[in-house]
Amino acid sequence: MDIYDKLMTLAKRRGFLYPSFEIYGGVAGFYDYGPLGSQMKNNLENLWRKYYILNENFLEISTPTITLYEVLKASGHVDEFTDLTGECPKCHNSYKIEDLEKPVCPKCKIPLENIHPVNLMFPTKIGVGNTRDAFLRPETAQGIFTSFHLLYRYAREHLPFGVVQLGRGYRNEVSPRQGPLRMREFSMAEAEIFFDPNNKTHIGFNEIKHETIRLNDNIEEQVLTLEEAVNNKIIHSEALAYYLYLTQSFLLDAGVDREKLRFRKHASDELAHYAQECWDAELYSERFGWIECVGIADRSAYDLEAHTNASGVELIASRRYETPKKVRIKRIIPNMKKLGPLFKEKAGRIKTILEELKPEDDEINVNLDGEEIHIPRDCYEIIEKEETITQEKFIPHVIEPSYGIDRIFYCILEHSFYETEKNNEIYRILKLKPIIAPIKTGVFPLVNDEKLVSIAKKIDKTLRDNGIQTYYDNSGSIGRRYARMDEIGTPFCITIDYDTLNDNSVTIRDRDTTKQERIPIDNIVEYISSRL
RNA sequence: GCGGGUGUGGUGUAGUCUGGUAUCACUUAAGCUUGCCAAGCUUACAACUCGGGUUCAAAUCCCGGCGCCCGCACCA
Repeated sequence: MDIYDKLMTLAKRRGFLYPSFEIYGGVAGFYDYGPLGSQMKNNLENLWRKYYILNENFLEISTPTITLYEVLKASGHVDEFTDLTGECPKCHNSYKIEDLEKPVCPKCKIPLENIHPVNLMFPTKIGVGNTRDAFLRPETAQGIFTSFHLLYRYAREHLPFGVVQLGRGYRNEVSPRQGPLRMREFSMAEAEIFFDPNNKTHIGFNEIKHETIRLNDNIEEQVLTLEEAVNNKIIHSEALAYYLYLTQSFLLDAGVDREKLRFRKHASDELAHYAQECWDAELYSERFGWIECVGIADRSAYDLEAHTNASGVELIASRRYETPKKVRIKRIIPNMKKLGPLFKEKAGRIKTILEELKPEDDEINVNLDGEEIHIPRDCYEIIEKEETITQEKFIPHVIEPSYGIDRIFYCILEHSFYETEKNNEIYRILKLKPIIAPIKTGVFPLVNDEKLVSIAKKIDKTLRDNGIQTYYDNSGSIGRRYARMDEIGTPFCITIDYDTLNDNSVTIRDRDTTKQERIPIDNIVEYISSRL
């Protein structure tokens, strides 16, 4: 049994992860979060919120998982996530049709069979009868982009600002074989930070520029300060470097092993269709090697531009000039009194075209539905005037840290898993960080004596009243109860013994050292709270 | 998706070759006990991946589905 098997066994036994729909045979790529798993996932997501919403002051939104066809068509997912695949009947290899000149097996020279598109999105329909096509979203980001204009206004038209979303994404994986590392329905936490493309510096960079980070640019792996990485153009902007560091801080805080964390740069041929530069935070797993858990991409203006073009709504920002510019401009002013009667129903469209034309020639011809239409001179005026321009419009660039919550969840479990031996028996401990641990403290009466039990229950209640998740247990030997808590990563255990009756104190046991400390009952809440 | 391997209580297993409804341990639960690291005793719960076939009889043999593991492909 390798660590993956041991961990997944523990996860099932103790209520972290269950295979979904197991009574019907199960289906690959889906997992249930059990009682402890759900709590731990909440803790992980809330820690993420602390980083991005509290510390960075970003805006959280929540958008539908069902996403209109048009959105994903514009974003490129409909086309880019679809591969036409064919299979050779002789050698049984599969090929992407678009990689070949003809649909013929390059080895056996015979035509491919079973040619079908492989689309990684789950299609669905909205409504009954007059339906609209839709997909389950492959990422949460598009929901942020499609409301950019409203969010930009909410942010009072200042850049940079960030918007985050935590939620489910869906990808119909061809072969989801890596357990919770490749799920068909998965949780992600994404931040989209909108920048002026002329200014990808970061206000917080100065404070963190001497911190180090482990970088692998596919040529070499080195530990650099962020300043060095930016100056040597290994990372191309301060902003991107900042979010690499933020990601590192978050992951380490969540309990990732520093030795099992690195950042790897995507080679140009592995960049996603929307990405300009991308770094993955990779976490090491014993069985699967380096796992991509966070993607930090410079998506440039790709998405906002695509949605602006497809929807006709300008998803843009303005850059105010320090000193307004005065420019002389010529402009065409259509004369609707003439245009209207002359062109009837076409007049409206002609007006729009005229207003966008640059008045250069005296002769104006307009192309409407392939028809060349001459516009008489008396249908418009050309005026020239001086205008004060205070701002210019541009499409913001997007930097996107995108976290695979389930993958991080699994890697934290793996990095926290320790197996030792105690009295010739295998002893397992999950050394979860207190902030991540689903249960913060066990509460035990040393023996099943009503005098101790009643005090224990009172302490248990007090802790819960103060927002500390407890686990009351009076069954089995004290050692067994400690072992149960160790296996699910509970950092503290409180034991009420006969001395408690005399001096109102209890022992608090530390999971990792097994050391005990005696403290007054009145100090318990403070003791635990200060360590979370 | 292709090929190979594999599937027994919550977990790990014996039994499969050579057909006769299932072994052991841990866990869990109830109780007795227990004065700090999975102690002990009693009792209890609990399984043959699913469907079809062969047979008097299938965990066992055959076929298919599903899951898992490995390789190829796919994905990033």
